[in-house]
Amino acid sequence: MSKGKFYFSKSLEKGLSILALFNRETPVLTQSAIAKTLGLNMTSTYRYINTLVELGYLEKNGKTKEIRPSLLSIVLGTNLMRATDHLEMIREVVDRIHRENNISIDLAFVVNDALVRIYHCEAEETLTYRLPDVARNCLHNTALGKAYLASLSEEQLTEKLASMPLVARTAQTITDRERLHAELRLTRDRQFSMCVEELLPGLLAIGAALRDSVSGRGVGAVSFDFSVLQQSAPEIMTRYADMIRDTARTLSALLPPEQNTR
Amino acid sequence: MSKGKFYFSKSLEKGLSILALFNRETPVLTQSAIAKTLGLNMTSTYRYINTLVELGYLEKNGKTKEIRPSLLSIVLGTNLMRATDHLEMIREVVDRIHRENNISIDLAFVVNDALVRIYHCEAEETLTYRLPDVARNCLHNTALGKAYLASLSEEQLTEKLASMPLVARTAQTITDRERLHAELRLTRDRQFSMCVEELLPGLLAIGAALRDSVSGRGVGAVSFDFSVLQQSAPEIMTRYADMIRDTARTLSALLPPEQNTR
DNA sequence: TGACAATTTAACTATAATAGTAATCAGATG
DNA sequence: CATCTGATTACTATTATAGTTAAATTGTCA
Repeated sequence: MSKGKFYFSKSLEKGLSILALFNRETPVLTQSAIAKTLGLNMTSTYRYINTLVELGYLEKNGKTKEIRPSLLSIVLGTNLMRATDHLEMIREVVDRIHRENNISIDLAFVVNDALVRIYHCEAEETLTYRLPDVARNCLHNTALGKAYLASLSEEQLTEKLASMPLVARTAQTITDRERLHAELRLTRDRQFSMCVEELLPGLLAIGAALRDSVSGRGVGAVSFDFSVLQQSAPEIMTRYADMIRDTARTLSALLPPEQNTR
Repeated sequence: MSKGKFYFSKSLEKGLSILALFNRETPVLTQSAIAKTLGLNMTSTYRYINTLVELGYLEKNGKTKEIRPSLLSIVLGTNLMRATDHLEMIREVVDRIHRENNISIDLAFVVNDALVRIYHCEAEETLTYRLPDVARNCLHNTALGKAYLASLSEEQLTEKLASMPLVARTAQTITDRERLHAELRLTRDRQFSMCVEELLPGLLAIGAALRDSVSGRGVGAVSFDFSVLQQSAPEIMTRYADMIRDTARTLSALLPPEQNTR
């Protein structure tokens, strides 16, 4: 360092980036896979992995050398999640709705125009799509994203729409800015968003925005997801419009008030 | 470094130790509190906190300077937990039993003779005690610990008992090694443990060991916790003995097979 | 409002930690 | 058994960090 400005530990960054590689889709990794993914050389990778193993966050299979998160990671995980106690309550609310209605539910926040999935539960015995942890370029083609966009002020929305790439994921994806803008106005008025096979063929979703309890600013969204095999879009609207609005309202009240990160 | 042996990053250790400070009881900290707790000087503390803030794991209130885990921490937390998918299933099993019976349940693994709490849910409208995340010297005075001890071989048990400090937490705590050993034999035979106000006055618990699905080795325990105001010890035994044994069996089947950490 | 105390941030180097090369080792594969 | 791939260790030049000192910021109280 020694540069006046940068109080930043690269070692910590790299170590954390290793921990952050693991998730449900990737529960196990090898040292070389980690090195390749993060662009680190083998020695450094070895050092950080070894540190994490020594500390007990990862465990390494003595034979196969496979690396996976261990007990302490789970403890860290639960603690971090519970440190933000609201998540526990969010979970409860979502779980209850999920249980009582057997609906697939997604909950995400928006960070730098990316959808960061916070919680997801799947209905039993149905096909569902799992949004990745962090999804970019999905504000225009998901119920979550559209609900969020519709929560913005007309001014912010216009600006955002102008700069957003409208990636076409399916034939249904709205790629025309004017048409999207019109739909978002409708979304704002009725207070819920719909997504009809715009992200993935066969996937229907209804969503509503989560808002900061103090400022009222949109911070994320919640959605119920269905397969075309289950229900039609009109059915979903009549049946779930009230519920999604209520859910979003309840969850918004549980959110932590926004902090200014300095 | 440069010492042949030590492939270990202290920076990573320190940074993680900061993240690990946060939990439900401590959702917010100040820089000075962190520095004091970890024995770091203010500059280093500042650097690591700043790193974590820059990376998005922590957020700092611009005014009060309070530090708390942020969104990304929650994502990291959920990912780490889900990387070990079994936890999800453990959660579901425990939650179901909790819901259907309104029982307080604790689930812990044993690491270096400490109980590491993995999951806890509380019955509604009852008094309960929350075990700390990592509890030492509690093998002899908790249902969890006694269930675990009873899962050891006679040989291991004898050795362990000899070296274990039998800290007296209440008047009921068993501090006599012979008496404890006898009780553990009983525990092994009936396949569940009891703890009658030995950890805390008024706290009753019934527990059973969790075993590795391959080796059969005891790795932790699950317990149902009650208040003396609710039920008596004999009542608990007759009512919950079968249920705790079943629960332990079900959960054991969900556990990840043990890995040799090299 | 100003002075004091507590906390946070910044500048600055000696020192300790790390990156990266190269060499070695351990298993897997044919 | 030879060959290959991936993991581990040894070894330093380079760089990041610890920790001291000082400055800035904020809150408190008169």
